[in-house]
Amino acid sequence: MTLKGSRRVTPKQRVTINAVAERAGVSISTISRVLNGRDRVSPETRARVLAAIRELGYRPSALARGLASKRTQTLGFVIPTLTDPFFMGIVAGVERAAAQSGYSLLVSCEPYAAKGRSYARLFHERRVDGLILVGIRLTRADIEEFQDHHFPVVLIQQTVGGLLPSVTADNYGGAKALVEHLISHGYRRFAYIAGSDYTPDNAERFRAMRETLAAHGLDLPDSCVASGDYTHEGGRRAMTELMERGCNPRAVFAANDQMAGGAILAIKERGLQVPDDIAVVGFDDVALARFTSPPLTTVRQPTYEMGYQAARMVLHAIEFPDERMPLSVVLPTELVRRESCGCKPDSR
Amino acid sequence: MTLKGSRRVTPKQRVTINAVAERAGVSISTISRVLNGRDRVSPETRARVLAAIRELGYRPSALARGLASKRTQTLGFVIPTLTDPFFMGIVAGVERAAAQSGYSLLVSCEPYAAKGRSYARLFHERRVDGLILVGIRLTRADIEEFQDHHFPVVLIQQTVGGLLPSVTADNYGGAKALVEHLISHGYRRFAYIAGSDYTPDNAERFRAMRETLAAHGLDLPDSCVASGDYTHEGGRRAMTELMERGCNPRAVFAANDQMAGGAILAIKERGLQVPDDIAVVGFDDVALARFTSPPLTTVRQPTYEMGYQAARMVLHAIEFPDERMPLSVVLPTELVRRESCGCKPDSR
DNA sequence: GTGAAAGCGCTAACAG
DNA sequence: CTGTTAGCGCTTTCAC
Repeated sequence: MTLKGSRRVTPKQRVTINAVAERAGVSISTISRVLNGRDRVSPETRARVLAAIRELGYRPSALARGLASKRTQTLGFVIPTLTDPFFMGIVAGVERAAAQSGYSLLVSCEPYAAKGRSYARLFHERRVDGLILVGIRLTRADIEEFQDHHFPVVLIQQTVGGLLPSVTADNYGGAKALVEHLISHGYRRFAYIAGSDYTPDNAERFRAMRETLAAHGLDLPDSCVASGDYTHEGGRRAMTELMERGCNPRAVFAANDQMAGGAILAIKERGLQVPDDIAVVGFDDVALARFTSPPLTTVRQPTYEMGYQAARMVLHAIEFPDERMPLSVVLPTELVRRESCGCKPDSR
Repeated sequence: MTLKGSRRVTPKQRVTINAVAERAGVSISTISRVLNGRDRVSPETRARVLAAIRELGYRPSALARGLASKRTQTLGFVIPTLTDPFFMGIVAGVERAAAQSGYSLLVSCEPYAAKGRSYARLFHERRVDGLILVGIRLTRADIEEFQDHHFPVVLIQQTVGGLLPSVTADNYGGAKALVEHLISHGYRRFAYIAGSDYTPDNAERFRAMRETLAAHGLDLPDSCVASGDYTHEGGRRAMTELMERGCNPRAVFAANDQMAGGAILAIKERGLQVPDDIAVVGFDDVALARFTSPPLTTVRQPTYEMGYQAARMVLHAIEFPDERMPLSVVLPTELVRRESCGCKPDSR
């Protein structure tokens, strides 16, 4: 009653459903009904309620709603790092899809190797309605927990033996196309700069490279495989190591663009030319790829789409709990020819 | 009682505080006490409770806690875009600070010009404990609302006349240093490629440029100011426009690195050299800045620190509601000399 | 079509 | 130190 007749838009006292009910002269159930649009309400009552809501500037508490309804309209999103440009697109895609459906996004950062199970917190404590996980190591128990609860989860950039739905890019196909392109340039001696071992995409790319080379009767000696860590500096170190080790490749494939950029630098520091002495290619097609000198030949990953798709999938699973989700979606990758592979500028 | 004696770690039925109380043979208040560590509890009781919690795999519901305690342990974070590398660092810093304090992060994307007031949703409906806003246009009413509620908000990269706390980088100082450096190269004819008008940092950089030039008796004709939109393509178009317009600058300052990259491209397309014919500098020092050819001279912004600091400030304000927050924190920027300004590679 | 009442799972006085 | 009792602000049967 203290609020009756007031028209403040910015009340000091939080406006609750009770205030609205009082103002509209109905019960709180009716307010809830027009809010959720489930049962039907007579047009006049609805109008009165809507008016009261507007006049009081009422905003339902998501907490109370969640507690009562057991649905939080919130998605949980766990990602290894927020500083890598590759992940930016994924985040953007997930955010977009969530926002479009009126869902909020709880973002948590958990490094690859961490066994923090931070997703568990989102799942158990924050009661998110669904989860999007990238770069998380899941135990069998984790997986079973999701399955038992029939809980919507989608993995990005990794799979767990078909036990959980996932969205990945065609790493194998992309790497294969890349290596074949290199081979078509006539190169015969190759080297690979690996990313961290934790990541399944690194493994896929490496496998694609070995197999593609083998299919062409080419070899990849152990001395021509170096370990980076997906950073520019790591790529530079790895390339230097490769050259000091006497690998002497004609073309090197770095598991991502940053490392490829570092490799180019290391090669130039040795007084050699890219691509004339050594060709370099990367993976991901992040922003910097077009700015390296020479511009980097690489494989584009549809990061935004991956995030968007994954989020759409969990959103769909939330809305239709009984439908089975597609178990794995593989998005196409695309070879982006620039000049670091030996292509001419014009040929693009 | 149904749970008594069970030792399941992954219960089908959600484990509530009641189950734990029953199991431990105490009341729920005691559970709450050991959970929150506020009142003291006898060591034995505590041990029993902890054991019960572990055995049942109990996880308190953040929803219920939030509803009862009026604190959600959640920060709201609104940012114009997630696809710009410049913002990546900010996001990472905010996430880190939040996670360190055990806070969850609700992320929302709202483009510069949008009057969506998406922060309002976080504030009113999700009941976040604090807000970090970047690139949001606030009305006077918005500001007063925060002040009336004594609500912790920190702005990043913008200020509202000292009415709300903010964290910004020293855009003016950075731009000034940059322009002075250009002048020290002996350049006399300048051009500016602006970012979007919405952003205050663009304005600051522009003002710094004008004033610094003026202080040196130099002029910046209107014909030598073009509008970009912070994208690579925008910078390229703006630079082309500048040249067609007959501006003929000796050095151009683009409001961010992406545009500078685009400008370099446009200049080369005209058959001119950077920096010999036209020097180009950018702002931000994002990843690609070191990969352009020539490498870009720019101003580093401490994006991660900005995000981290801002989050720390709201966290502090949440914990100590009575202290006054520092009204504005300005973080230093740093001139990064590479080669696009005309410096020699060695001089770094 | 609408209201009453019982929770949702916790915290926070207030008693002992 | 611990238990009892109200709520927190909604949704959801179940009546009417």
